[in-house]
Amino acid sequence: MTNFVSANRIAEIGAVIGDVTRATILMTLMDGRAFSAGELAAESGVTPQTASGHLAKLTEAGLVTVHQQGRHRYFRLSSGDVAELIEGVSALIAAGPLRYRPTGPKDRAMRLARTCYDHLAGHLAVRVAENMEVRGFISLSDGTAVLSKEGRRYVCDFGVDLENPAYCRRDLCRACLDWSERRFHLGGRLGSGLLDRFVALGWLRRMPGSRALLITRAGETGFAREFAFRVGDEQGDDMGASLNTGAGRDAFEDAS
Amino acid sequence: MTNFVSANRIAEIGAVIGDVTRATILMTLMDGRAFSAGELAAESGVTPQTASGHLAKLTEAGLVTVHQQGRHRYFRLSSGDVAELIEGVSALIAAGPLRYRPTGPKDRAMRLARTCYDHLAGHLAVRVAENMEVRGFISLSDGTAVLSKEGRRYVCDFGVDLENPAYCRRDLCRACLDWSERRFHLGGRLGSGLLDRFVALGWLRRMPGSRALLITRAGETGFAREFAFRVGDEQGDDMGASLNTGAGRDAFEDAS
DNA sequence: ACGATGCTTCGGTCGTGACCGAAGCATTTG
DNA sequence: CAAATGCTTCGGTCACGACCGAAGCATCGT
Repeated sequence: MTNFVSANRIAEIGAVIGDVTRATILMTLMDGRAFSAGELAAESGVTPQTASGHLAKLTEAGLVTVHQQGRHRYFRLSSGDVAELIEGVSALIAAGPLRYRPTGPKDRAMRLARTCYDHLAGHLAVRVAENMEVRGFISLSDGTAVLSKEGRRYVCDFGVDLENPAYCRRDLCRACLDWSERRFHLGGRLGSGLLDRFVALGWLRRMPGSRALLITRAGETGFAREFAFRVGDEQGDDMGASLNTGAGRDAFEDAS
Repeated sequence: MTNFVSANRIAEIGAVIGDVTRATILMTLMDGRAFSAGELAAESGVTPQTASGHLAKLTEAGLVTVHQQGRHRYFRLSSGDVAELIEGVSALIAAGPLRYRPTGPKDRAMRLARTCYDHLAGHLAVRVAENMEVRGFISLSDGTAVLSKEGRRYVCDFGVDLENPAYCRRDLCRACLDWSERRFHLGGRLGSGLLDRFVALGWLRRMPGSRALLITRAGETGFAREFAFRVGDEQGDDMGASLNTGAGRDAFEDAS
């Protein structure tokens, strides 16, 4: 009725997400890369016409933006906000009222390390952020992370180019809540640059058809040396999961 | 395909939100109170049968929980996560790609102070949290806010009962991103208790049919004295809005 | 210029789901 | 025990939207 953002608009966004094909497209785009219409059609198992219609709706709703290149049209999520929204829905499902919570090997991989839009997420991301905070490189306060002078130098030495024009106009360093961990990790220009660097160093490898990231042998030693992170040292993993369960079921014993 | 939380589940949640009547119901429940099925039917302008069907779907999806009392059935959001999700959708719309962004008087009231599930949100909430952090009562770090010893004493003296069993099993103090401000404010047991206390003191009054909160005369002096907050002192309000615009439109000039 | 490729628009089919009237169960009240 | 109230289930109508085949438009390659 007299609501700020009208229920109509909320429902519009919901309806756009609420189709399996469109949701599949969004999930595919969740790793931040751009895909052509044809690729997205194949990936979601529909004909090009159908995908085209869906992509038009996604674009119309502002969830996705187009980038024409020759006779191809590349689609990507239009902002990190969209990715965060989808992760928010995932959080509801993962923390959700029981019902099947996935725990297979692929799911463990996702919890361990995955892309979130253009940066790193999951257990590894949280640990890296923690380590950088302990060393005084960043400080997470009041929602926006701040990169210290020493942090800037460290990151530069590490090989991240913070001045890359492709990242311009982005917040340098953005704290981003991780649904599988409920802790903060790094987004923004810094998070994006770090992910690129990790991939360039061969520490992480993208898994085809998934947002999960593989930690290579080089990565194992690299993360251990630079960020004191050892694979298998995942006491935080299960803890995070059970913590979710607790937080999802809030208290509803009223004094009624 | 090989995604963690399957696109099917994402779409399920989306479809549940993606109906105007259900979205209206959710918006009504956004202030954290429970409403009977009949009330929700009237509020959303459908017959009781129809509303009943919608409420069954919302419950089935885990967004809403029921609380039977005599021949009435009261519905409420099943967790703060759900409220945060809806606020996330609002954030997309408010920061969105242009299209009509509301700026009327009611909207200003919403930006200034509103309920978010069971706690306070908006400009006022952010300012209160900031003030409490400056005074060393809380520290927002790494996503979870921590209440200091002095903070606990202060809050108790202020009249908030943190031991109230109705709040048990909730995180004491939860940092919660505000979509209209993009800063953190207080949720959890503390945020909930503070809101109750503000209302009890007559500083805030719920507006019928809206999530907006009215700051009373008593509130004006009270917030000024206790939290150094003056109404009209809203340089952060417009700033927050324009900041949203900037953050929503991220950089997509690729080196392509 | 010609055909091939990538994507979109058009037209028509089909399934899903929102809605209400009527009837059915509970619970409370007289 | 009846009548009233609050909500749900059932049955049937209707509209919206997802899907594909066919055709239409661009762009690229030769």
